[in-house]
Amino acid sequence: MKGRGFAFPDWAYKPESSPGSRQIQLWHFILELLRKEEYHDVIAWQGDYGEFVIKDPDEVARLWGARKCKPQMNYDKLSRALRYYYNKRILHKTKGKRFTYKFNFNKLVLVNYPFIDMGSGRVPQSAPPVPTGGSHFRFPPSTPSDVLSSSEELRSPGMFSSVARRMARGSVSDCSDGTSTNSELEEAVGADERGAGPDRAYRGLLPPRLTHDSLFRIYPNPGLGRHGPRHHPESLSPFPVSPLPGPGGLLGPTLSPALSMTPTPHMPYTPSPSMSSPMLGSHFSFNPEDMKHYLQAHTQSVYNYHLSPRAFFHYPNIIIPQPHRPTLEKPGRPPPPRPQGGGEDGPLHPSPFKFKLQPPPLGRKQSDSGSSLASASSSSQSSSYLGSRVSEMPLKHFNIPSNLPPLQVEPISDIESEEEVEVTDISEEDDHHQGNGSGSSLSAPPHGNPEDDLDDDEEVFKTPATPAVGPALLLPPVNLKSEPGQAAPISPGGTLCIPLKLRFKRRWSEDQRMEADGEREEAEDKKVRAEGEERQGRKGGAGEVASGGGGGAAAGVILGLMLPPPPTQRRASSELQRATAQLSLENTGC
DNA sequence: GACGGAAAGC
DNA sequence: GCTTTCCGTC
Repeated sequence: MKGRGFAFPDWAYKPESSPGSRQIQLWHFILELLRKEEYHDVIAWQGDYGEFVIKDPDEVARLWGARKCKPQMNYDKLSRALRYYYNKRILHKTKGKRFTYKFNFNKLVLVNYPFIDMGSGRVPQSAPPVPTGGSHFRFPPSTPSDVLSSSEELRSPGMFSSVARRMARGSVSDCSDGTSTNSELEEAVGADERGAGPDRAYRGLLPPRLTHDSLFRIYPNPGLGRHGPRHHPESLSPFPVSPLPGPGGLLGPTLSPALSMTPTPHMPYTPSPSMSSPMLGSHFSFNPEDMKHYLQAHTQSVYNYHLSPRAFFHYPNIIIPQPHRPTLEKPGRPPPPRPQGGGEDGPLHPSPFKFKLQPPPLGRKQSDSGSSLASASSSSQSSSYLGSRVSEMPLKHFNIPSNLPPLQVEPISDIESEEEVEVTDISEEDDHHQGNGSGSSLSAPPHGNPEDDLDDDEEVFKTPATPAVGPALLLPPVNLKSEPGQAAPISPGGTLCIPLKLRFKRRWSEDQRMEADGEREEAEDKKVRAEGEERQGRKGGAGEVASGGGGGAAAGVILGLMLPPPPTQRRASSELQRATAQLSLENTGC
């Protein structure tokens, strides 16, 4: 079983992660071509946000065929393969434009680049966004040796030699060993990064660590670094940083088009550590302050973009606020244990969070027969997928520095898991959402490209509805023990004295009790608060800061970071603490 | 050209 | 599982 994955869906890892296989996937190949200047007469970004046009279908097909050692390849076949991506939400067709497709980067972006303000408008395709201001979130400096990798050299347009070009063009083809005709990127990964081990695949996909060079690429500054001037905004994709994991990017240091947008005002754009953490292992650590910034923004993204709180799997010590779920919104509710990716691959490295792709869009036939079924099955599919993995997360493998302030994951109930709006749930269904008025008041402004089918832009970049309630993100001063789901993997000695099932059962019973208590307390709280607000109201004060209602949810989240938890949550926290302490005792006793 | 079903290959 | 190949349909 695949026990790893963070943020990116499976397919994002495939090209090099398939053990023993160096097969490249077509979408990846397309990206490869797209990011090479040499092929801009063959295939190039066009329009905006991941849209590209195949200028020379035959040539692209030929290249693809060469790469796959399929000399019979033609555009018809290639396009068939591309069409299979529709269902996977990797690609979709730009309607009305011949040979024009569009990558669905939005899902990747939302999870990995939570700082992006999806509603801030468009950025010219060829203009890699330069993050405004400095990064509050810095990756630790890397060793100088990491700064210049062979892959970097090879990826460089300027360094793309004629030989490489010939290879890439297919004039040099070696299909005998399965290597690609233009596999310079793969080869550039370097043998040392293909070492054995459970994380091998990631090593092939991700840079050993974010380097200065990486940073310079992310924040282009011609005056900095050896490679700054090498960047050709016109020749590179609209992505300054790859939304996809790559050794410096298999796809190069490119950013999703959706990322080419203004960072949120309160959170300067920074690359998500999630991208690099899987392979960073013990080499990677966060500055606590930076981590906090990151978590804040990540949390915000959950609200802003309806991200699944599971996107926080990597950061188990943070409380994820529970948006507008009144009946379940009980502080201290334990989530089921989260899959951490260790899985059978071994827990040597923190594993990336994996989320499932959206369900395939309805085909022509399906859409004829109605969409309700599809969306129903989609949610259950997603939730069951995640739910089944929930108990596999060894939290101890998180690489959270010990000096971080103790945070805690806000529990998510099983029920909630079932109902969860998945990370990837931003697509066709959104049309309905918009229709039924649940769309957000924060939704992105319409994008300017008149040729774009509206569906696309709306589908990809629309800001999901803002939760009605934005409870504070808590940074409790106490390091609460994890709830069963989480406690299990980190129980003392790492052994589970109580079968997981039983633990859940117990936990459930406790939860029921706590919930009942909590409801009583909440009622009391409300009463008290009502009285308080009444008093405030009489004084003319505005005391709604942390309640985060309506469109202010995101702000509420951020504010919540700096505010103490509301009384109910504090109380629930202590309840939780007691309960978990008890549970802990139960576990240690056997 | 675009779509997608079906079957087969790897 | 991801194409590749073929093909009928729009």
